[in-house]
Amino acid sequence: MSNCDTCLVRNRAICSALAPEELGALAKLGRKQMVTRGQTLVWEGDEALVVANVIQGVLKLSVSTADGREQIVGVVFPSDFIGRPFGKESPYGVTALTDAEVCVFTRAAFDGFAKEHPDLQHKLLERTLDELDRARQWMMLLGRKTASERIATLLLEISNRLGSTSCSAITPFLNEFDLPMDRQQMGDVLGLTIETVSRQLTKLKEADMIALPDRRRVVIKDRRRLENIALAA
Amino acid sequence: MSNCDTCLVRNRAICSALAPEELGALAKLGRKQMVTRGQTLVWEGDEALVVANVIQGVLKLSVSTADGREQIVGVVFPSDFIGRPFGKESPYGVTALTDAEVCVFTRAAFDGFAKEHPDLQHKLLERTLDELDRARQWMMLLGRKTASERIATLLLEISNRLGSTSCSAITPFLNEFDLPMDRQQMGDVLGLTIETVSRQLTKLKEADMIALPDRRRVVIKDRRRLENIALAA
DNA sequence: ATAGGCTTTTGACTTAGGTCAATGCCCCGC
DNA sequence: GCGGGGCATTGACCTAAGTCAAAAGCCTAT
Repeated sequence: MSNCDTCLVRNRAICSALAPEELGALAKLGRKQMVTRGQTLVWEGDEALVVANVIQGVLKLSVSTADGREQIVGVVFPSDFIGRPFGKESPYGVTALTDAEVCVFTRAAFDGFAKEHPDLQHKLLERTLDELDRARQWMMLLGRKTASERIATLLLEISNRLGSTSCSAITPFLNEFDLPMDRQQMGDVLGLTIETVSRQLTKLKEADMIALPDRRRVVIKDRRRLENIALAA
Repeated sequence: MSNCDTCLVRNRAICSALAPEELGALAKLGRKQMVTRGQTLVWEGDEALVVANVIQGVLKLSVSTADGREQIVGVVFPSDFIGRPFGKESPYGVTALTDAEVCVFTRAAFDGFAKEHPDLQHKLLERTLDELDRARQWMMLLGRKTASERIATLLLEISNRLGSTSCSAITPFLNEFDLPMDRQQMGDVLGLTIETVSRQLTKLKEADMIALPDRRRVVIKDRRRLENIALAA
């Protein structure tokens, strides 16, 4: 891999915990890899042999039942960490929602390196705690929110995550963006069917809170009102 | 606090990462505290001033909407860790489901101690990763499982968690136990109403998979069949 | 033992969201 | 421009779970 100096997520990924010379050592263990949309990096239930940092693109973490129902249990953006360090099979699959670039490490190599670098582990702990908080917020959504509340929440969440990712903007969110997923995948994140997703989007559009210039694009026209719905107040 | 030697969870809590003299230092920072059923230890949205280990009893982590809907986003058992170290307000409240005993630290003191003890942080990281996996499994339940699948999953989960907690048994689960929560709280964990919980329990009873000798007690009579339902196969 | 206040169960009815089936739309190659 | 394959939307209908209300168990205090 080597060239962390030009890495797009150099300052935001967990690597930012490391001093230059440590970074060099870590870099020797990893390699950059392209992943195309739909490609699966880790299968649900497989022993988790790799961990990775996301450099570009968006990936999903998903769980399926034996009879084929799917739930997306996490969506990872650039600078996020992927994988299950320290043993265990991966309880979820990791699949690219868009073409993506990741910085991959074998788990064995990463675990060993992490054990010697408390700062890295600390960073990883903070990230994992944040991820846990996010997962719990999502549990509230899945357990108690209505379809329209769920859709509003998702649109705002994506707007925020893409916003803090994009280097350009000063704003911490984007009012116009491309969805990194299709309707089916939105349903899989929200615990809804594709039809319900579509109907709710139409309703938000008719209420003039959003515009949908094409399949993927979303324009948030009235953030205030959308937030009000999302908060389930 | 001082007496870790006689602590019921000495070998399972994160403290087990520490050597005796380090444990002594940590002990000076903490104190044992009794919590009675229904008592709230941390309020949702408050700055999280304390963290704790659970010694005895069961507590819930819960999130509420402005209009009063509640979702329980975690249930903690003896030896589990409570709280949000390293900054941030607590995104959920912590309330005792049963009378409980916890070993409390101020966050400031704990954070400081943890920074100097990588082994402790490592243990905490492993635990947080496990907790995250559990949360994600629960997201699948909330997003995609039917009412009966949810109930079956909850009963088995409690059976397992109580089993690995009880020092007595060789088995990793219990076939007979007292629920650490009432029907409303079961609903709040499962994203269901109290009436649906009650009806589904009656159905499992009528199908002879469980018996319900009294409000709190559950006897698992046919684990195999219950597991089959829980897996959503 | 008895009354009163709980929680839980059961029943009757409603509804949000799911299912199934058309239809529309967009993009791409020809 | 034309046709075909995917997505996405819309419509009509169905059902699992929610709501509202009543009855049944239970504990506790008297």
